Amino acid sequence: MTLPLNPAWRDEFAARLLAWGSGQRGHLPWRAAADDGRRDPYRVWVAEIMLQQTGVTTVGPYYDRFLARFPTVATLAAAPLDDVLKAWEGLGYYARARHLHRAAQIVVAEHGGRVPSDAHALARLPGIGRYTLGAILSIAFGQPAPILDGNVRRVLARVFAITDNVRAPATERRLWALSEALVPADAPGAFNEALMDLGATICIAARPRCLACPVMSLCQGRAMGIQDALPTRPPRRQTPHYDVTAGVIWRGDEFLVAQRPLDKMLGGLWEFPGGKCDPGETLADCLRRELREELAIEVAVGDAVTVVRHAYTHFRITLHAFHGRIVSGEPRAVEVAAFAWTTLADVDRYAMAVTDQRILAALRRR
DNA sequence: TAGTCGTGGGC
DNA sequence: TGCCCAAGACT
Repeated sequence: MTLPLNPAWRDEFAARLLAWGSGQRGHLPWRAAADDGRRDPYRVWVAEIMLQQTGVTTVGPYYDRFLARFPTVATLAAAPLDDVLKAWEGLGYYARARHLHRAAQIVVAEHGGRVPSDAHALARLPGIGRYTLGAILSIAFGQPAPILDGNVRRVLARVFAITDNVRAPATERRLWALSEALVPADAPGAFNEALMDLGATICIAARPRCLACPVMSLCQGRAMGIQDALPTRPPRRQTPHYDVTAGVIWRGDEFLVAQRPLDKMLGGLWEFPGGKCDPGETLADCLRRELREELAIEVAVGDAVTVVRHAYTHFRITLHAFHGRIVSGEPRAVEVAAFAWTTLADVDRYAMAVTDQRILAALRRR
């Protein structure tokens, strides 16, 4: 692919962006340099995984806690997955935590516990795709590798006035090629971070702050007055809604929690057992059926605990939680990874998703 | 390759 | 409120 990027323009773009970027966001915890002025590749790696599809303000406290709990690749690799998921609890996209954990074990086994600086070795690690590869190579190792994330995609679509659907494969290839052509050999990490910072603070999705932009005069989208309409995305299809039940199944002061299968949504997290209702099914019938299927127990459904509404990426749920008790059978892990009896005082040891945290909060209010 | 995978904030 | 969006990867 030929690029309409002449060297003088490219150098001007990089110079302005770097000059702007040097004053930006030095306070972010994952940007702290060690005594030798370099960035710990492990810390860069963890930050980049956490930042996938997740905002800077959300990641901040998680990052600090995670690094305090798992300060090195070796400590992460040696930890039980349950501990890693507990540290990730509430952050979402839990496959990231499972992959990061597995990747840390690979780094220990195959690379002596040191994050490899080789692109091929890095790219083989679970959870490291093309973006994260470029981010680690450029930010942690100073290699001129390109990145393309939501910020860069938006900035480049505007700077080059790309009106095609940015998610189309051909457009993606063009954007990657532009990112690769732009990244300067002498400061790839600072440049890539500045590009993302620009997208996060100036070239934002709604009503970009062009007057504060260091590359405004280089921006074709701005010159054409179409910056607000870019990038072009395909329409999102509407998300279905489901009614879901969950049971707080009591045995004295204890209640049941079940661990979700590792290969499914929220895999490895613990929950109040239950599941999606069939069309026309009553909530009580739904809960009894789900507990029969998942744990091989017959339960009596009692009072409601709370109702939780929640929107996932591809569907919405109304979660109806009920008190209950076993009327026959002993729990067996049939369609769940595991189960346990716990108490309100002890349940915090288990990593649970936000909806189940809401149920817990309702239980504690009573 | 198109669908799947969380959650919180902004508007 | 409901939708959009976010430092994507995996299958």
